[in-house]
Order: sequence, then structure tokens, then C-alpha cells
Amino acid sequence: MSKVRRRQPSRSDAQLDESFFSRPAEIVARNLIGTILVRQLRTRQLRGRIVETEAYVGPHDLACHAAKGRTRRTEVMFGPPGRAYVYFIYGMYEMLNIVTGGEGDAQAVLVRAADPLDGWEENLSGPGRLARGFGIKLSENALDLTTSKKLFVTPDPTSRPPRIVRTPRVGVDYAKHWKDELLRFVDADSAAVSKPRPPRQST
DNA sequence: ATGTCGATTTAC
DNA sequence: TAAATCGACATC
Repeated sequence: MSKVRRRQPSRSDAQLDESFFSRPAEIVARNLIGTILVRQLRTRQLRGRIVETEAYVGPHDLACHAAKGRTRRTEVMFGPPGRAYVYFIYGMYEMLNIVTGGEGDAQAVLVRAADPLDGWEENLSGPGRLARGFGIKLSENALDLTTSKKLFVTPDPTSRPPRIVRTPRVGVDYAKHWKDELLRFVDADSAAVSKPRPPRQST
């Protein structure tokens, strides 16, 4: 019998790859909760534990930008999974999404909030603040997060599975019945979840 | 070339 | 409750 080797918590764990992201957005959004977003800058590394996501499930989803068709902005969503979909909104905020599903599926997950790690003091609660905190700009659009050394996601081998709550997505009242779909996922035990804080019931 | 809008945040 | 502020998109 070989000895079971307990895994050492390692600072840079395996970068999540295409097999992780090439699933439906709803699944990826759920499984992204509790993972770690890593940003490698010139002089320092920024890390945050993802605690809130939203799934945008395809062109038929009226809240999804892909519902507007294939345009310059939405182009990356129609490409391979694991790419960053970054867009600029309200004249001042970038939003970080990760493309999911098979190539051509046009699904994505919006990363809405994270708990800063390693003693980093930053408010990462809300998609605008999260992208700003991590220094993510429009220029990161289409970056391949499965191979990039500048921006990627890793599992958190030290944490036990989070308690997850589902709610409707934020700010998509225009999307007909799609506004009511439970496609927002939050860590029920995190204080960093953004504004519309859900009741503490688990799913 | 011009007009509208927005997966937000912040201030009043 | 509303202003801030600008890229993408639609339209002319």
C-alpha cells in the first residue's frame, strides 16, 4: 500500500484549464465559488477568493450580451472557453467575465466579488470594484486564462466546499422572464458578497 | 457624425 | 434618486 500523501497547501495551485471552463455557464459559475483569482503584476501578486458569480447562458438568454448577436464586443464569447470577456460600462467600470461552454456557445460567467487574500486590503465586493482592484482593463479582453501567467484561476485546496446560495442576477430587469432565473451564485458565509445580499438559506 | 444605453458605484 | 462618463452599437 502506498502511503496517502496529504496535499500541501501550495501558494500557486494548478491553473484551472479548458476542461473546467468548457462546461455550461451555470455549472462553471457554481464551481467558481471558492476558487482563487490570481493576478500577477510586475512587482506583486494579487489573489482573491471568488465569492459571487453570475451565469449568462447563451444568445437565448435575454440578459446575456450575446443575445444582441455576434458583434465586436461579444465576439470573444463565441470563441473557445477560458478566455476573458472584459467590457467597459457606465463610462467608468470594466467587468470581468470568463467564457464557458463549447466553442460557439457564447456563454460566460461574470465574476462579481472576491475576498482579498494574503493580507491585501481592498474592497472587491461588486464587479466594478473587483475589476478595478485587480487592475483589469479592456486590454485584457480575450486573454486566455488557461495559459496566461498574468491572470488565471486556481482551486483552493485548503478550503472545504462553500455553502452556496442562488438568487436572481443583479441589474438585468430588462431581460423579460430571464431576470428571475436563479443564475447568481454566492458564498453564503462570505461578508464580501455584493449589495443585494441574499437571505441565508442554502441550496 | 450623432444619439442612446448600460451585467455599476457613489454622492446627495 | 440621480449623476458620473465613454465605448459599442444603431441609425442617419
